Amino acid sequence: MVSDFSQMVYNLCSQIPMGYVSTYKYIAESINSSPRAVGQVLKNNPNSPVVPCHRVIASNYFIGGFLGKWGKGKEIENKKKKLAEEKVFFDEKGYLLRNLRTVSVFKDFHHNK
DNA sequence: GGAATGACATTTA
DNA sequence: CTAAATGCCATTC
Repeated sequence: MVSDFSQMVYNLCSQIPMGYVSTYKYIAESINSSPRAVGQVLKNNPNSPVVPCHRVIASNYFIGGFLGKWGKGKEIENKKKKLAEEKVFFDEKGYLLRNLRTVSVFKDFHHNK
């Protein structure tokens, strides 16, 4: 059973279009909560593989740490690779390359691009 | 019900 | 930008 909170998080994640990325902060504010809870929910219940949780990054344009450490995990490399396949590239340090116009943040996309 | 934990954010140095 | 400290909310033990 998934809590309503988790359900909202999954819903928002599903709303992220391909080639775009969202941030925990945006999701947290969308449900009027804190990014901690968002990450916690996503971590605890990988309920649905249909949710592109890999498109969710930190508000600091950092890919974030899916294993607990910031960009130190090995699984995150897989996520980055997945994002790279969607034209979302990161630098060696794990920061999002927003120099290219090929990628935008879903947050900005929702506002007005 | 209470303590501990964690895919983060923000501020200060 | 990097590093450290503090706050945050929900889930889990």
